Amino acid sequence: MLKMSRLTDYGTMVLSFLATNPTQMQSASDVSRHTHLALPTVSKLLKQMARAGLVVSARGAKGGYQLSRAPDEISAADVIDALEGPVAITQCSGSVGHCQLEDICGVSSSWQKINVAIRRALDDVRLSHLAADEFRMPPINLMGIPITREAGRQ
Amino acid sequence: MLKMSRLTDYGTMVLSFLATNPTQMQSASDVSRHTHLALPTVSKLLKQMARAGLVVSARGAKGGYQLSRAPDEISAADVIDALEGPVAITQCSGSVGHCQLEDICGVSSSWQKINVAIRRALDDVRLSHLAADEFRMPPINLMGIPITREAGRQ
DNA sequence: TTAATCAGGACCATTTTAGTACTAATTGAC
DNA sequence: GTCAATTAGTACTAAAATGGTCCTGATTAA
Repeated sequence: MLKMSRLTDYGTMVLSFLATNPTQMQSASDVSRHTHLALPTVSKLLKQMARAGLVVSARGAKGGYQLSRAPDEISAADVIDALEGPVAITQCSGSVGHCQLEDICGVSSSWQKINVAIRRALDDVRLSHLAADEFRMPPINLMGIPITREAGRQ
Repeated sequence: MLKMSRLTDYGTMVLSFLATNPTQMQSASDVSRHTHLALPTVSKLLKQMARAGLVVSARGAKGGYQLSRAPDEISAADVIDALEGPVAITQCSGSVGHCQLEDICGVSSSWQKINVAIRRALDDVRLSHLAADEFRMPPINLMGIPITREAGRQ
């Protein structure tokens, strides 16, 4: 499958929402309300993305989160790095220092090329693009079937 | 992480071994012996890849497996497709027909671009390249530490 | 001081993955 | 024709990752 995790997908939704008001702090519950994702989940995601520096946080009453930089300065790769760790198609290429054979292990070369290509693709797509997509979203009801955001991403 | 599964990695090892003698049938136990992967695992992989048409099989005594086509006619994408199902970075883009919103769901466009780029990278790398890498493998002993193939892929 | 809010873990349920085992079918060789 | 080698198919189990929740503590504006 080679797919990213569902949480990463949710992460882009969260960031996309923050991108609609890049200069205003939004609390986790605001984000939850607007994305229709469960609060604990949103909260967890925001915490992780704050640690990774994608969003900045403020504690206390009137606290919240906002993007740490412009939406076109945040790439899909950034989001995946923040939520899943560094992109690495083979197991070894992810854990620097963990594999004793790093330098000489032949596996690297071809997979490494693939890795680089994937990385570039992920770098090229920015939150601004993803957010733009978000807002070509379908109506919430399609042929009488109520569609939640999650359902749309099944 | 965005990594492929360990079995897929093993799959490339198995195919790489078959590529060393593309015209000769090799039994699952031959392959197991040479790759140092457990027989049931190798067996399972070969069955799957036979169903996917990457290798051809022959039953009975003197039976076994061999590549169905030349090593440079088999791409990394083929292997992943065979062992993990079609590459699809988002959950929905994998299951055609499963998501009711396919055509209108905005998510597609940017992720789709990424998907295409990944796909191309995976198509470009052929078994012949991967197999070549395999045989620039390190000596089995590195600084006194016995290294198994699996250890090398940790 | 208090209510709102983030930070950091711990925790559990579910799903996925990896690996094994067993039985049936096929086939070459003696 | 029988037997041993071999793949095919399926079912099953154990382990790991994932998704999601909850709780407790720290911070801050009002």
